[in-house]
Amino acid sequence: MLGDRRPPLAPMVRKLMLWKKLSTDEQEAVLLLPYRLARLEPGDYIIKEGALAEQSCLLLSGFAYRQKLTQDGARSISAIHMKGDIVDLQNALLGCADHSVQALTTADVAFIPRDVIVELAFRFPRVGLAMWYDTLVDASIFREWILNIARRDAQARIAHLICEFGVRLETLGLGDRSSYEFPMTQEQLADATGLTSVHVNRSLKELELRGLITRTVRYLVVGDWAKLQRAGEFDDAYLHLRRSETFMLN
Amino acid sequence: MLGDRRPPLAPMVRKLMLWKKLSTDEQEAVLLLPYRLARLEPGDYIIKEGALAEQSCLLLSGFAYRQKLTQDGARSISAIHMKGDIVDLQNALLGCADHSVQALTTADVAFIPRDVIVELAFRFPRVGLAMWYDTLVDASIFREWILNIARRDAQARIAHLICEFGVRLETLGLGDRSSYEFPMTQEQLADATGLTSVHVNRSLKELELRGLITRTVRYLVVGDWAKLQRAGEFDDAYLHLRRSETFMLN
DNA sequence: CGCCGGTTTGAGTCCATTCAAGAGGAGTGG
DNA sequence: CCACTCCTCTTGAATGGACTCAAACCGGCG
Repeated sequence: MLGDRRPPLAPMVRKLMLWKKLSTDEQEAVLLLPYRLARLEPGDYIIKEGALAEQSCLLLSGFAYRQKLTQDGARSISAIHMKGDIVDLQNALLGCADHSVQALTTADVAFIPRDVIVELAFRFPRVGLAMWYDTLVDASIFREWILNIARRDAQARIAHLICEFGVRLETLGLGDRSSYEFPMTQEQLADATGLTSVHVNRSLKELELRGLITRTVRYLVVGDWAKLQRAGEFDDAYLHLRRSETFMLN
Repeated sequence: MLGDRRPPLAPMVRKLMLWKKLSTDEQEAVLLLPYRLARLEPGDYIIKEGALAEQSCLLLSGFAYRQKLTQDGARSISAIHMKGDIVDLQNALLGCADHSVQALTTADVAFIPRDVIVELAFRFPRVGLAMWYDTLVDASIFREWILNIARRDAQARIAHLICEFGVRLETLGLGDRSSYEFPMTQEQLADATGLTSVHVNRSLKELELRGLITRTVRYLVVGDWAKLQRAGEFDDAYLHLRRSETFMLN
């Protein structure tokens, strides 16, 4: 890593290094990407469904989520993103956004032109592979969410999401998996699990009653990680965090 | 295209050309990839969850599906694949399979070593981009399925899946969107929509009663495409088939 | 002919929803 | 400092869409 004060894009390097070891040259190339900083407030759009996506967006702080709507306005949240996530690579590469991405909390972001990213990906194949991996891991999470929503009951769905959130926070060095600030409202939690906010409320209470979690305002403590994990059938394999070196090419 | 008798990997070229125009050189490079052919029977595994994925798999004929299981054996199908789909790029690049892929019907496949694919992707960036796009479109479909399962009722979910299937068949030149052979059992349809097979049966009957579809054994006729589309809230934007050239880089 | 996987149908149940109303907290403005 | 609003959370009661359990049906095939 470059020794000096953290350059703005450092979280991106950190994220990519989860997927692939990068040389100093490669890291530097990422850090030198041109960008435009912006501060977003909750609900602000990073990209709106149907719009042209000409830039990618890196989350530097705060949280964001992906959402789609049905005709009659019912909402589905398909992903939560945190610091270091390259939030809009998917829309940017595809061109036309098939879903919206919005700030969940106050958030700092860096917009990076799409073609610069693509150019970098092919000038430094290992960086490109890391970015490709990153989008593939996102896809893996989508698959797990499909299973979660399709085949688990309310409590398990919520427990699963809480576990995933904790593990991802911890991986990024943003906190402890068993005690963290939880930024979602119950309504958002409902839209991420395919439930109604009313039922999420009741289910959370049940989980609390069973001693699996404790809640205070927007803050969550996992009382018994093992039990919560079992309740949510959570197995972090799908996050692909423990990549044995055998798999890493080059 | 190479003028002679269809080379085995031609479906892959056709699929990639959906996402990006490729030069003769690039096409030829794809066709010259080393491969191993195999014929699979329904239920045969292309890759099993938890296994090491060292090769990618191209579907040459027939259908395949991705699935995950819960602890107690409930199944979730997260994708259906057809001729030309590069079915296992996701697992192969990630190394450890986070889900299984199985043949839905009798199917011919070509296994291609992972490193050869990666090498090709970076030797011919436009081919690489096309492959990257392909995995991103898969991800887009996952997002739509999340919405489908989370926020639509049984009839709409099924109608949506039927529409998607038809459009994709038609795009690949495998049939007509409003009349095709439908390879899934009602149980598989249930696992793809987060329902039970009993309820799928009843919902199909309802759709038939409303005049939207007609069924005979494993064959499906869409009586009124516009109505079915409305019933399933189907908008094919998420399939990214109409890529305006503006978005295509290089 | 009889098995077997898939489809169909019925009856009863339940998990999650809907509708509705109240409580708590944060922010705003008089 | 209190009144007022807005948003989120909480709780109750009634409803309903989808599930479970169970049995019968059907067509293909050995």
